[in-house]
Formats: sequence, structure tokens, C-alpha cells
Amino acid sequence: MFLRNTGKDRRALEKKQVRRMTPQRKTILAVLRQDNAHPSADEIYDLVRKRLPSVSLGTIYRNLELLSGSGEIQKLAIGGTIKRYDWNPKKHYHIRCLRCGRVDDAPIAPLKQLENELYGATIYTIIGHTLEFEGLCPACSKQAEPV
Amino acid sequence: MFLRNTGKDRRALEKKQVRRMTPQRKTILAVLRQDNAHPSADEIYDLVRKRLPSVSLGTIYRNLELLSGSGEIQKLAIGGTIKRYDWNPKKHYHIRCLRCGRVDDAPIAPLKQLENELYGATIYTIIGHTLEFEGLCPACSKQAEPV
DNA sequence: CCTGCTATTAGTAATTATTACTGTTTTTAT
DNA sequence: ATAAAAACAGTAATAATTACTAATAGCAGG
Repeated sequence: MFLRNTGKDRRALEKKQVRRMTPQRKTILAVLRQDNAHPSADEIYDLVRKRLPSVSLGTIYRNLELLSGSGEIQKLAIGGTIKRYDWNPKKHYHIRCLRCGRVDDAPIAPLKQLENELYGATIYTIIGHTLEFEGLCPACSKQAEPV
Repeated sequence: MFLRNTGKDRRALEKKQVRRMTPQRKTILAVLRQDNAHPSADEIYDLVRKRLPSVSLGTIYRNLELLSGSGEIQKLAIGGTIKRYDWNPKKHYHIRCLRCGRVDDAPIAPLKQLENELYGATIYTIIGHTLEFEGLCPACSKQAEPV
């Protein structure tokens, strides 16, 4: 949970706690918890705006940062570019569609002993790992096959 | 000539081949192949400019895209934000320092049977997976421990 | 050797996701 | 009740990447 000292990472180091459950915060949590699609900040913004039309994107980002920092939700860096958010803070894996970008949970239990294989073989102090499967979702599988 | 899609996906679909080995292309390959640090496009840009001062950043990106598309190098989306490039096109895993962002190869063989565990359990057509370890590099380990 | 055709280039503009800043409002603590 | 802290909306700035444009370079066929 410690990252390097660019702006965003500096904030993570501070381990700032969520103090108050503001309406904005509450709504962000609510829309995230009824969404299994691992939405991006922008998608969450759209969903929250339906309930709180005057909410600002900065508030979305700030609160997603606070909530993931305090362990209530999880921030995912899947596939490279954009960040996605997961209401489920527990460690689990994901599978991503290479065609449309859809992300689902991968139905496989965390591999706890995986890091043991590196002990002694790497100069790093190992803290964790992320595992991501890639494939085609049902809709894109159909399109991809020329039938 | 252009299917409607996001830029990067469109380009991936085209599977455009590298036709000529231009000096720019050759230099990009050369600097990448003598660098085990998995440099970013910007770092490669700096390295190439030492040999070809007038090269442009767009050329770096375009050629890294072409070279990874044709399988000569590998494009990595490690840790989320920026992309890094690997002279080694063979499948292997990486470990990233959470503090300074350093990336090294992880000394562990690819888990070939991992995807089998998902067959029948997911609605996706599985194509592959990426596994990334997180930890602290030696330098950052020392700093992190209060001694 | 010329002519035309693409691939490629440098340089620049645009885009996207995210982070930072600013002035105001809201909540908490005294 | 009042001062301090936290959070907010709105906007500006940044970083990485992608797209565009006009010029150049190298090959293919006559």
C-alpha cells in the first residue's frame, strides 16, 4: 500500500482515514456495491450523478482514494490504462475481455503459496501478487468466431 | 481503412507488419535489448535521442507498437499507469517495487496449467494470464526498515 | 534514370485519465 | 457561538498516450 512519491502515492502513504460518511461518500459506496462490473471512476461518476446531480468528479476520485486507502473497497489497475473499483475488498483475481474491456471476478481461489516459490530466488522483499486472466467474454467470443 | 474502436485496439486488430528496418527502428531495438530495466516509452526516447538526436516521441511510440505487435518485443502494462517494454518477447513474470517502481523479471517459470482451473468455471474464452509480484527492491527494503 | 506509390518520419495538436488547486460550505470541537 | 478542520463543487494543470499533418525516403515498374 506504499507507493512511490508521485502525488497520488504520497497520499496513499498518509493513510488518511475516512472521518465522516457524507452523502457523496455514502452514494459512491452504494452505487459501487450494487455494481459487479468493476466500474471506472468515470462510470461511477455517471451513476452517482443520477442521485446527486451536482457531485463533482474530483469528489469521486478523492473518495474512491479514501475508501480504498481505508480498505473498504479495492482499487484495481487492470489491463494497464484505467483504474477500476471493486466493492469487494477481499483478495481475489479477475478476468478481462481483450476485446471490449469487460472485467469479471475469476472463479479461482487465491494462490497463497505462490510467493513462497520466490523466496531465496529474488532480491526483493515480496509483499504480494496480482493475477489477471485475459480472454473473450461471451458476447465477444460470438463476434470473434466467423461461424 | 479504420474500424471504429479505440485507438490501441484498432491498431492491434490491424496486425500491421514491420516492413523496413529504418535507423530509428534499429536504434530502438538496440537500446531496448541492452536494457534489462523494462524502460518506459519516455525512457527509451531519451536513450534513442543520444544516438539519433532528432528522433521524435511519436516515432518511438509507433515503433514500439509495431515491434510488440509483430512479436519482436513485449509491451507490459505493469502496475497500472505507464507501459513498459521488454526486449524479451517470451512469456515470463515480473516483480515490481511498490516504492520506486523498479521492475525485474520474476525467477519463476510460467504456470501453464493455471488456465485449466478456469475451464468450465467461467463464461469467458480464456486466452492467457499475467502474473505480477509486488514487493520492495533491495534499495527500498533498506530504506523502509527503520534499522 | 525518372515517376509514382507507400511507408515512415519529425513535429505538433488532441485526447484521456487523473491529480492539484481555489474559494466556499458544512461539520465538529471547544 | 465560534474557531478549526474536513469536505465540497468547479476548474486548472499534468502525464501518458494517440492522432494528425506535411515533408521525406526508398523501392517498383516502365
